[in-house]
Parts: sequence; structure tokens; C-alpha cells
Amino acid sequence: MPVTKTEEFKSKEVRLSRLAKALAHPARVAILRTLAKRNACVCGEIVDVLPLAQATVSQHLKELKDAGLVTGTIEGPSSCYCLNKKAVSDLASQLGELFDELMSGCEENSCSAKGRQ
Amino acid sequence: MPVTKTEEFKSKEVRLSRLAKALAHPARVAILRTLAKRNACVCGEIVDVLPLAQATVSQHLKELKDAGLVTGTIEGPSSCYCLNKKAVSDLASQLGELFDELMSGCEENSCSAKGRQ
DNA sequence: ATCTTTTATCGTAAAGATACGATAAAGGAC
DNA sequence: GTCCTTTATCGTATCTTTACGATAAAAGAT
Repeated sequence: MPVTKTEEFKSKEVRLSRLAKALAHPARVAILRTLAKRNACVCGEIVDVLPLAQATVSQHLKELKDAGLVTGTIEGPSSCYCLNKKAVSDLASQLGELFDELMSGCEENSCSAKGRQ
Repeated sequence: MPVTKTEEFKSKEVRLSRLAKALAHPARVAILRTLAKRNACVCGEIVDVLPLAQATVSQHLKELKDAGLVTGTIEGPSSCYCLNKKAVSDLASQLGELFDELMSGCEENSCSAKGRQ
């Protein structure tokens, strides 16, 4: 049996869900916040901040990089990561668009008017 | 070997990542948009809109319900779902807060100043 | 050249997500 | 009561994610 038929959905929805998936783990949210805090690049410091092994952090960084939210540069023997602020603001506006759409039909929740839970 | 140590992260990050995970599949984004469009509750119509079997849609609906983004009410023999607009706007503000934090350190991307990719 | 430090990748194990068919449950129609 | 319709849940197969240790790779230090 097949698995994951993302191909059959609208590309807008696929794109958004792919970015949402990048935020779908607390470690990755923590990494993004750490990168923002130190603003300048960080490398193995991220490992110190998180309760995870180095290999795992590197894997999360790769996912963030694949999603485009983070850029990595090799700095001598160490690696340097930065937020990709353009990608972050793109994500913010995609999500903003979704939320606008979700909130636009302004009538109240018509569930729970009648019937049980 | 264990898997998923979400317990060790800050609860703010866990909460946000849990909500992000709800958006991390195109089917669920499509469901939310469909619910918003018809505004009023929908039931098996959702199945018609998506390229998925009934059982799969029901499973996605359950995840959205568990995340709190959707409410479900039993309407006679059929079920009726609605957006939980309060939860959606909570999510929007949580994400907004994150993005503010990420974009606040306004200096330019200090990566790629030097070094290779 | 050898050692050390730092990071990425490989291998692997286990948990979770995804999908579907089959079946149960619940209520309306008859 | 018996059917039919609708939805939820169970069972199951497969793919993905998550995690870690081990090891490779790359560059500075000695």
C-alpha cells in the first residue's frame, strides 16, 4: 500500500505544509529561536543548548536547511548557520494568507448550535 | 533506542510545534480551507473534495480535532465539523510571536559574508 | 605528518504518520 | 423490527521521523 500522496494536492497546500513540517518539532523551533537570538551565525553552540546528541542536532539543521529556513556556511573546521530571513518572512506571509482565508467567513462557529459532541 | 524527546523542550515550543504539525500535511490544510469556505459545518463533503479514502479523511479530521483547530458535532447519522476560530487565531498569534522574535534581530544575514557553502 | 576539534553522514532501531479496506456504531427510513 | 446511509475505529502495511553511536571528512594546531 502506498503512503503519502502529497502529489495530488494543490501546490500551494503542499508548499505550506512542507514549511509547517519544518516547525513541527520543538527542537527545530528552538534552533530557529537560538539562531535569531545570537543573530550572527552559530555552530556547535546549538548542540549545547539542546538536550540532544550532536548527530541529531545536525540532522534537524539539515531539515531546516532543506526547507530553506536556514543557511549554512563552512567556516574553517566549524560550520556556521544563519536564519534565512527572507524565507522566514515568506513563510510568515504564506501563513498569514492562510489565516486570513480561515478567518474571513466571519460568522460564529455554527457547530454546537445543536446536536451533541 | 528511544524516540521523540519532546518532554525536554520548553512547553512554549512543544505547544507551537504540535500545532504546526497539524498543518504539516496538505490534506489537513485543505480540510481547514474547505471548512472555512463553507463556513457552516461540513461532513462527508470533505471526503468528496479530497483524493483520499473516507477512513483516511476521518483520521486527518481526528488529528485536527485533537489539535483543537476543529470541533466536531454529531448531527443525526452524520457528523458536522467546524473551524475552531478561537484556536486558529491563537495559533496565528503564537506564530506571529515566533516570527516577531525571529525577525527582530534586524541585522542582515551574517552568513555568506565569508567562507564557502 | 600527526593530533585535535568540529561537523556531516552512515547505519540502525524504534516510534510515528499515512493510507486503505473491513467492520462497528448510530440514527433515519421503511 | 430490517435496511441504508454516514462516520468512526480497528487492523495492517509501508513509509517517514527521530534518535543515537560510530565513523568519515576537513581544517587548524603542534
